[in-house]
Amino acid sequence: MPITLHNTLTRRSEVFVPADPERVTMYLCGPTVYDYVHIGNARPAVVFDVLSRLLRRHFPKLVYARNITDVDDKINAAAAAAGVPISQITDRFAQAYRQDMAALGVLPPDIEPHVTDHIDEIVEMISKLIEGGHAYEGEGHVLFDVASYEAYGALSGRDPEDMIAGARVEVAPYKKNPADFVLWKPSDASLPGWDSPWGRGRPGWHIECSAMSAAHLGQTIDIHAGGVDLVFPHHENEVAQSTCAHGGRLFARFWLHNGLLNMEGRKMSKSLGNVLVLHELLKMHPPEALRLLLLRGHYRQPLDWSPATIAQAIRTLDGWYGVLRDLADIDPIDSAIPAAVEAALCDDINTPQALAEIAHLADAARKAPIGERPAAKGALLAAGAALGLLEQDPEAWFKRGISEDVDADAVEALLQRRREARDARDWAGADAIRDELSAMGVTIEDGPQGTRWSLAK
RNA sequence: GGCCUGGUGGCAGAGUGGUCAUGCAGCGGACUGCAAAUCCGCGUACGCCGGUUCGAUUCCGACCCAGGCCUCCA
Repeated sequence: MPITLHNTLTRRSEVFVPADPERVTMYLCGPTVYDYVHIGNARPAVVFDVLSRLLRRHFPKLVYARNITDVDDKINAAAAAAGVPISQITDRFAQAYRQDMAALGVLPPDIEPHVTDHIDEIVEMISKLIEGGHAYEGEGHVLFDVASYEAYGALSGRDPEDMIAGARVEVAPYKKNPADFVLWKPSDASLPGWDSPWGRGRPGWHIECSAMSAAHLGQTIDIHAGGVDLVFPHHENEVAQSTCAHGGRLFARFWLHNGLLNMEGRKMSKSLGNVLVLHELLKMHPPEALRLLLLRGHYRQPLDWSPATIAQAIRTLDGWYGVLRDLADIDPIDSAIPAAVEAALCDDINTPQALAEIAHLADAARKAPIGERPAAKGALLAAGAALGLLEQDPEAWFKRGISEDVDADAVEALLQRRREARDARDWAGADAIRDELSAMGVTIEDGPQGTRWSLAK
């Protein structure tokens, strides 16, 4: 089944055929580690995690890189404010990012390059750009000469003339052209810096992705992904730098951009001050529900966050894990990803469609005659795995938070007392105990095998 | 001002030129001591106005509205 992906470069959906099926390359712009990330920042990581799982099924030789940007003026500001070296800030938040992503079920990328490990490659790329007449030095800065690259603006669909006319670009005396952007900038003694042909300094914002991508994946990569707000200027500038540094060779064959997470109709962003910090959300909600929430919309569409959406995601998982709990004694047959789910994912990562198929599979598994249950359970689990869902023990799902909020022994003791009351046909007494459990957040179900319980959230 | 998305039932959110998205919530019934879970049944949704068409939510045009980028941003 062919994979179709919407390519920002052509603004069309195209069948994805890698340049070399023996080495398929994908790069995702990762976080700048100066603080905890917000839930919106998790969207690309989760969405492109699903894509990486899909690609790996088709092309086992996938190389997936997601960088850590650990050189940045916001990091410098955070370090200065805390009075610590930048590495203390970057180590702390890079570690937090990895943990938070793992909690969301995001598999680690094959490569996680750090900017500080690639200063040599950055300096080398900048040198090449200067040699090729695409960059120039001014007052300790090195700038990319936008006028030297004819196709500038092709990715984001804008005309350089218009942008200059818009005059919302930073004008600086050392710039030949207001649209020129910084490749290297000088550092004074108080700032982190590295020696270079242009003096002690640090890289500008865009060059690091170009240098790390080339270093690990090669000059032309199959897929470059990130949030739609990076199309301009970040990705446009990456295209310009990389293309010019590599003698005009195509930088990325497919550009994929995810839509933004909205809070009350506005994008979630630190500058708007409307962010929900992922690290905090993970303490308040089941991580798997957060993952499901992020996959419930198509990745290119904006996605609305509201308190109701998280509750809906939890209820949906309650239903699916409920099926798996009822089938706990069934040994599932290992199954390929069901065709309808695979087809949905191959159609430009249509996760809402895939989730609709999972709902059908859950229904089918619940209703399956005894002989078909191992296959039905296997299909449901395989479908879930394609999206990184339904991978925990159903009992763990229903009894999450057990140690912090509720004592399991206390619940069992109450259930025993209720059993005795029911045996004595003392319905009022039994119901009083159920109310007590309910007040603890415990929901009970009487069934043929006895009473089972879960933590309702 | 320029470029670009999008407006679908109570909420979230796919999709399609002419039968069904899906989930959550809600309503009725079965089951249950009562519940819960489960099962059965229930919704004339596609911003507005024109056009094309036998037929448009789906294609075309205008309009209204919302959002994104043009500056740090996933």
